[in-house]
Amino acid sequence: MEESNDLMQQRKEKVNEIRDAGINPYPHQYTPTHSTTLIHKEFEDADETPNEDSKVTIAGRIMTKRDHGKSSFAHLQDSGGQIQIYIRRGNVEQDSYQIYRKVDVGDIIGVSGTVFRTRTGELTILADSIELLSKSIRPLPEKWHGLQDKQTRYRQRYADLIMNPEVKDVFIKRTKIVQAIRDMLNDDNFIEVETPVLQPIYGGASARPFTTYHNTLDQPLYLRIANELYLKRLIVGGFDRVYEFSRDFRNEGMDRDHNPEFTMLELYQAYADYQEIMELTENLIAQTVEKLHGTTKIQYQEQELDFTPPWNRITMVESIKQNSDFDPESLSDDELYTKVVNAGIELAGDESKGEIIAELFDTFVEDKLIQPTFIYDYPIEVSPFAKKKPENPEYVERFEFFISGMEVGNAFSELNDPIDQRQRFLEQASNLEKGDEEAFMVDEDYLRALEYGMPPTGGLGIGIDRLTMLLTDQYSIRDVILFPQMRPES
RNA sequence: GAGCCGUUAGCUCAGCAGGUAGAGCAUCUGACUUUUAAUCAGGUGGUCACAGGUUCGAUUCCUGUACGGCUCACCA
Repeated sequence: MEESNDLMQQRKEKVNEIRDAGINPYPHQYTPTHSTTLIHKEFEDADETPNEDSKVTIAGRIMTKRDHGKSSFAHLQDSGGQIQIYIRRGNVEQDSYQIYRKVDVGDIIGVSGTVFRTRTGELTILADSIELLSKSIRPLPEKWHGLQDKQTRYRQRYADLIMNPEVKDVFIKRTKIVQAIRDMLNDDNFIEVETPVLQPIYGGASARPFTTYHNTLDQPLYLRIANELYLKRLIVGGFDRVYEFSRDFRNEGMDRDHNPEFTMLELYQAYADYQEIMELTENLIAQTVEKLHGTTKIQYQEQELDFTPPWNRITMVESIKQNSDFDPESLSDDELYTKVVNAGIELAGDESKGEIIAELFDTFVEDKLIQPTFIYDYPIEVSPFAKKKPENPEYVERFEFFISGMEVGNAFSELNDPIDQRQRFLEQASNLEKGDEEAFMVDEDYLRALEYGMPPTGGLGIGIDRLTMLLTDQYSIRDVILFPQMRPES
């Protein structure tokens, strides 16, 4: 139902009055010569005397209004900032003066005039003509406290962006982060590709998918949980370096660092192993931080993070030994299981040794990894697409990196042995049958691709939302996603 | 999924040990031709989230529901 109140009613009546006066409250076009940013730059040295050389035309939203009888001041906001305008009866065209008397805070107007500096030193446009460009009928939040309510800010991001310039700044930085990464990869001969979002078989990660249905094909489809297997098909096809900024979907809980849809950069480089990918990762991210901040040391919440390469590197097992009194490798499977249960960690009972090791890592290590750290060499059971370590087949060549206690990326030397990969798929399929909702199905077409032969390849995934949180000092993933997932308003 | 907290005017917030509400800003009327949280005078504006219960009487106490926040769990 349409929401209304007295304030909106008043404004709707004003729209009618404006129309009755022969003015279109929603005209089609306007041509500004300047933005607020350009004016501040170009007229930095302006003095208190307006002159004809400083004529500008600008468009924006009225954010404040201070009327003084026959003169008035207002602030106009455009995408780059604000500038004050000064309307003075006797100085502005008669029609424009009448229009100005009808406009409200929130309206979008065009102003032509000359730039000068008021005696309090503020750069200001002395208006000589004004046009109404769009009449606002819904009042903006208050000028002083602005819009605070988080629910409203997330649901009505447009209002949040109008009222809170620092929010806009976060999203501009997000774009710059993506652009910096894209530029570096392009310069490094990576090719950006697009792969299916709707997939007949989901895979490439452990997660519950969203399911949908294609009517004409008469078949279920899944929204991708990862694009990994498609990018590796392209490596088979002869693209030696590919990447994609992939919107992925996982049907799981939401919290400070999980949103049901999120953005992951995945890249694959033929002939590289995970050691080379580690170097690529720390350089890619350190350079992104440098481009954004001019330094590789930044503040995140209460912590100073140092992205300067090389980052800490430690194996998963060693990190557990350092942070707990567990030494998984010195114990038999049964001894380890008993010790873990005695330590009060809940297990279902059917975990493999590798799964227990991953559990120990989560419990004792993950949230202690504040500075950028590579954790490498993972148990094979939790890594179905990574290549075994030559000297120890219980572990694979895989790393993840953690910053501020958060997992930000995942990488491995990609498994390219089709026989081994089939075996790993079969284990997943069997876990799926046992009720593991995050296991996945055998992807025969992917196996067929591997059977043609995939070069040795290193692959990497980076959580772009989480990286953005770190580089923009935001506590919640909802503050780096323009429209975070919310329950419907009642 | 669990615990705690929140929801009062367009916005930001008070308040009520139970007697159907108040401020600032915004808005409306008037005054004011360099203000910047402009100022001054006067006015309008509320299903106190929703539904039950207790009570002579509930915005206030109790229960439930919805939505949100934080923490934990789940989740790579």
